Parts: sequence; C-alpha cells; structure tokens
Amino acid sequence: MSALKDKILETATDLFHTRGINSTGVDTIVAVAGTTKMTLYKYFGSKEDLILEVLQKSQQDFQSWLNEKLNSTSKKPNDKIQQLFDYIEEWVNSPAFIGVGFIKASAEFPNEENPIHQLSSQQSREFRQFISKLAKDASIKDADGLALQLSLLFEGSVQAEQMKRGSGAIKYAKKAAKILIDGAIKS
Amino acid sequence: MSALKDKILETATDLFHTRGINSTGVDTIVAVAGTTKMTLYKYFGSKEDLILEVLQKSQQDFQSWLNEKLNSTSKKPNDKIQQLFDYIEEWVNSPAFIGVGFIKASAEFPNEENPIHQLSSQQSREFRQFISKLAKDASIKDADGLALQLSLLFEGSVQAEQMKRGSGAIKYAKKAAKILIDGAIKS
DNA sequence: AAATAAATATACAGACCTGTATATATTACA
DNA sequence: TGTAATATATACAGGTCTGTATATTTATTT
Repeated sequence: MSALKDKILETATDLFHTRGINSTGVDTIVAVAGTTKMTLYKYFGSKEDLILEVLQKSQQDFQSWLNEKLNSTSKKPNDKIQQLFDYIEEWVNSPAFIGVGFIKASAEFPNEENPIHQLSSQQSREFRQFISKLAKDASIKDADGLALQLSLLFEGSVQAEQMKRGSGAIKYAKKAAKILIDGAIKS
Repeated sequence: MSALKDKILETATDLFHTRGINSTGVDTIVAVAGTTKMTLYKYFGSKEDLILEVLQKSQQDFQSWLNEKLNSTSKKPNDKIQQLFDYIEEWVNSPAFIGVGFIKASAEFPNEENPIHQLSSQQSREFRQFISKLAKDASIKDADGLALQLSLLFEGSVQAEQMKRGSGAIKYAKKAAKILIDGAIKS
C-alpha cells in the first residue's frame, strides 16, 4: 500500500466525518492531503470507489481494535459479551473517535440500490452478527435477539454522540446493555 | 398556509428522505411538486430555510400524532410509558414512514455550528425530554436515565430500518424497552 | 548518467447547483 | 370588466462538482 494512497484514505475519512461525504469534494481532499487529483484518480477509480474504500478500512480498523481488546483481557465467553460495551465506551470516548462510517453513509445514500448504501447495510449486518457470535459463545439462547438489541444501543449511542459530542449517552447504553445481557443469560 | 407552500414542503420531505438532502436540488423539488423555482423562493428564503421548515413540520406532525395516540387509550401515566413503543412500532411499520428527519439531517450536516445540525440536535433533545416527562409522570426515579436509554433504542431502530426496510428491529426494541421500563419502575 | 516510474501543476470540459431577473399568463376580487 | 395579486416560463449568472488531458518535475533503478 502506497503511503500516498494511505494519506488520501486517512484524509478522506476525516473530512467525510467532519464535513459530510457529499459536501466534501475531491479537490478539498487532495488539498488537505497535500497531493493532486491526478494522484487520487490513479489510486481510486472514482469518488465512489474512494468512499467504499474509506468505509471498508474504517470498519476493518474498528473490528481489529475491538477483537484485540476482547481477546486481551479474558478468554471466557461470558466475560467477552459483558465487556463489549466497556470497550465501545472506550472507543467512543477516545479523542480519535469521529463517528461510524456506515451510519453516516446510509443517511447520505438512502437509495437501497446504491453501492455505498449496500455496503453500509452489509457492515451493519456483519457487526450485528459479530455480537450474535459473542452471545452464542456465552450460551445465550436468543443470541440474535440480544445482538439486535445491543446493536440498537450501539447505533443509538453513536447517533447521540454525533448529535452532541460528549453526550454521555454511552454510559447509559452500557447500563442498559448489562440489564439486557443479564436478562438474556437467565432466561 | 398556502396550498402550494404545503405541496412544496410535502414534496421536499419525501425527496429528502428518499434521495438525501444534499442530493436533492430545488429544481427537482419544484418539478415533482409541479411548480416553479420562483414560487419556491417566494415561500422560502433559501434552500436552508426550506430544510429547516421541513424538519420542523416533520417533527411536529410526529409529536402530534404520538400525543393523540397516547391520550386516546389511557390516562394512566404507567400505561402511557408502557405503550410508547407500541405506537412507535405502529408508526415505523406504517407505509407512510420514511424515516426521522433530524437523524438524517445531523448526518448530512455534521458541523455543530450549522443551523440545520443545531435544529436536529435540539429536536433530538426535545424528544428525549418528552420521554423523560412520561417517565416522571409514571413516578420513575431516574427518569432522565431511562429516557436516554429509550431514545437510544428509538434512534437505533430508525437507523436499522433505514439500513434495511422491514428489518424487524422495532420488535426487539419494544421488548428491550419493556425490560428497561420494568427495571426502572421497580428500583 | 540514462531510462523508467511516480507525482505534480494546470487547465478545462461538461454537468449540476443555488438564487435571481425578466416577461408572460393566470387567477381573484372589486 | 378592469385591477391587483399570484403563479408560470425561461434564461442566465456565478459557483462547485467530477473526471480527464497535457505537460513538467521529481524520484527510483539500472
């Protein structure tokens, strides 16, 4: 991976989150990244391709980080699902946090036939399945149901944080998650 | 209120949701509404003004509908908060449902100094306060905390429905809401 | 040092965008 | 019926957008 391509991806990720995707032109991206349009179009076939790569990389980075965290502390499945929102909180409250790509992208590209919307939808589904696997490993009966509920709390929290930085929503999401998880384990 | 102004508002609301706000030009709006730009700019000073009015009317309509529903069945505060998600479900599953304006708008206008973002943020806050009042009336101790949690479920569900129509997320949000409400009442 | 690859600088085509100017047609009312 | 208000039709100015074409410069490798 070229250093320039990486720099463009990184810059685009930041600008898409702080200014919006449709409101960020490629001219702005290359200016901030310190390169030119010719270079951008060498690495990315189109702006749409760039957006898709930004989404993919963002989600990949988050998933890698989360997996590492979850595997670092405990190997017990019950601990993992309980700690999920601790790490989400850590991530949301970190200064580097700028939002979740697939949530914003699905709002800007609402048409279900749009490739960007489709990727967003897929990423949301995959994250839910990831939570569901955590739940299954913890022998939770209705793993899919709990995973859906937790993903709602997750997406809602990110939404709230997007509305107003430092909303503290994640703190209450964590409490709600604990109640729902404990309830799902017992039943 | 002029019939034409109403028609423009209605058309803009629909197009903003189905195509995105930034992706919908005023030319498209007037073409679909069956009028001209001159008329649009007579009733709305700018596209931004139109967006703000669309957001305001959408939220107003939803709140009126919800209030009527809540007051129609029972006057008991405990019933009201318990029925909240029944009505939200009814609303989300109705064919007319196209999304929640302030959620999409805050994604398209992430800058906290933007008037559209500010209105979105305010509407989100007001809806949370509305839920909090329901909780207070039902003598729930941590009314604000519960309201925040329920609003996360609400916004998460709408987000999920936006990702994929007919996701069924609201069904599980309802179950989660019941658990959280029952827990909050007891404590 | 010569040859090849990578990146830059700059300009521009074609499309779309908001907002306005100007002129015409339609409606409502007195 | 004549007047005033309302809506339409059309064109356009000035800006931004994506994507490309052309030429030059820098970096790498042999």
